[in-house]
Amino acid sequence: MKSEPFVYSIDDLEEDGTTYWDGVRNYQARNLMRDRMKVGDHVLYYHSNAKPPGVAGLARVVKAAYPDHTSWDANGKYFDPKSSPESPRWFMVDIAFEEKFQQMVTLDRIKAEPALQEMVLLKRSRLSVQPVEAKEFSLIAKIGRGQIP
DNA sequence: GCCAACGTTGGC
DNA sequence: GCCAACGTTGGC
Repeated sequence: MKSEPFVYSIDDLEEDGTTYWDGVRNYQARNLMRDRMKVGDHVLYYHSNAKPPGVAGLARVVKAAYPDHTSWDANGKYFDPKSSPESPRWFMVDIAFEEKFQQMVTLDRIKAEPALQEMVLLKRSRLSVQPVEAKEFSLIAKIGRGQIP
């Protein structure tokens, strides 16, 4: 899951403990949250639009998809007039802080790693919620923990 | 700040 | 259903 750290960083998540992942307004990303994410799933927390961009730590899903109420707040920036409580168009999940990496796994590092070339991050870079293979996940976690240089 | 790569919208 | 115009994302 991607977030701009100046909007909501891994440190913000650590401070809050849990948060709801509002504002996703892309159908592919919505479908992933709604159809694929289950309670207990682990999440790579990616800082986009950062210097440098990269995976900053880990989170986990603590509540499965439910309607994103910010979509029907007419005064909010995530308002969508086509979404309503009766017929919600957008969904969110709740995630909890799990771990901040010793060292951020930068986008450059991921690009340089042969085993990570197939990551959706490198193929469809603008999707804000992406599926990650178990092998990709564990390798990035090891690099982030400093277990692999 | 630029701009490439996409995703969405809406006229036809 | 096509596609041009427009908006957004996010690395650089």
